[in-house]
Amino acid sequence: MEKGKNTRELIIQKSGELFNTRGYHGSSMSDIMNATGLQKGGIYNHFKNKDEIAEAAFDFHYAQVLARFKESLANCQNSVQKLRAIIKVFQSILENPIVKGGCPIFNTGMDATDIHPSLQKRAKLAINTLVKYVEIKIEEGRIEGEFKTDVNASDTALLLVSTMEGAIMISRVNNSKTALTNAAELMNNYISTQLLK
Amino acid sequence: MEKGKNTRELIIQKSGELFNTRGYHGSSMSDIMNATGLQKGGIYNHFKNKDEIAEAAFDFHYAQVLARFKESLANCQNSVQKLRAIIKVFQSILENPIVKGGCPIFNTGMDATDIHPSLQKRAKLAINTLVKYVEIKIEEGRIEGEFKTDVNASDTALLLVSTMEGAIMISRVNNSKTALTNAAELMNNYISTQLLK
DNA sequence: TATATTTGCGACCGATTGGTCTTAAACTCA
DNA sequence: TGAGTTTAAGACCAATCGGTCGCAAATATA
Repeated sequence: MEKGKNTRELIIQKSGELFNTRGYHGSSMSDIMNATGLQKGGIYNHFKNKDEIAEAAFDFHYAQVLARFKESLANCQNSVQKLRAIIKVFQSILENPIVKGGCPIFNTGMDATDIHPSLQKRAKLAINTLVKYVEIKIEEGRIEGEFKTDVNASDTALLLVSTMEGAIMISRVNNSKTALTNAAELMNNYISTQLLK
Repeated sequence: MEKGKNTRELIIQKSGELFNTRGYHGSSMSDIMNATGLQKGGIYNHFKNKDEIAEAAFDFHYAQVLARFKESLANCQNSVQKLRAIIKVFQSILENPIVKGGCPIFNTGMDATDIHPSLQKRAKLAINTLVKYVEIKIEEGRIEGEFKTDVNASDTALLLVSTMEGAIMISRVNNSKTALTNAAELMNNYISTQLLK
């Protein structure tokens, strides 16, 4: 009962790395076999097919992304600190990866759209949850008088997430963090000049 | 000599649609056969392998993206107009697609990274060209006294491209233009309040 | 330690993958 | 219109795809 759980987690982690870097169709079962050191039977003993593996891997890494946001915001005293912490988490996705290959939420969104409905559905939900999460932090700061009263929380959340995720993409393709670093600095500046009273 | 050129273009266009929506590994030769109505021989008469098709398709649609930017900026009188036109082009990528599935440059970047070196190289070059293109327009406006003197052209260009491409991604996964529309409005606002004197 | 259960191996399967090659049809040009 | 060339068809190929299953080894329970 215990060993099985461990192998299941191994499969989820290793395959998650593959899916995040190479995409669903770019990751074959034999790739997963190599990455885990298991044979077919060992893998299919835990999952009924490849789709189930991909879904479990997404769920697992999505939870970790959310957890990192929550952890990072736990010690913040106010909304400015929270927003700056959010930006730092986006940066950490490349600097201290949860899983190789960038943000698993957005990667899955791009990869699964038009080829894998159930994964796309999950990614869509995850993206909107993330934007909403940021939106709430901004709205809190506004209501509590920390941010300007005319700040539009939902628009600003979208701006922040779009920009940071766009920058993660550019950084990944360029294999260089500068785009992401610049975007983080810009968004921090935006907070200072546009949001704060 | 003429017929061959036409079929070649047909293959490029139809396969480009597939690659842009389903990715490189998600698009099989039989998919391309179906999309074009051709058999194997008809396709391999024009390309030596699948990679060559994907490369030609990327080059073709990348050129079209660049062309759309140049066309749209041709009638602009000043730098503000040019930047607003650039934003409109990003919007048009979903509203009046060059090719189904969003921006072929960024899609290829995401799709090809870690699985297809030659495509990744092309996408990387294209992204940086695009950012540089925007940067030059901003720098022009700054030098000619239209924008504030302390505007950082390269940072701002990156912000604009990251944000718009991030928003395109979100809009595509959500199958709704609102993210993109909001991002466009925000960036237009940014121009008014942050860039203009 | 004996028994029951879980776990994982690996041979095997049909379908599909990207790609080749021969041949006939379609087109070009004189 | 006839000769020469380009174009496309489609049978064929080895390799790989995702997936199944019987069986032995490892593990958990008593």
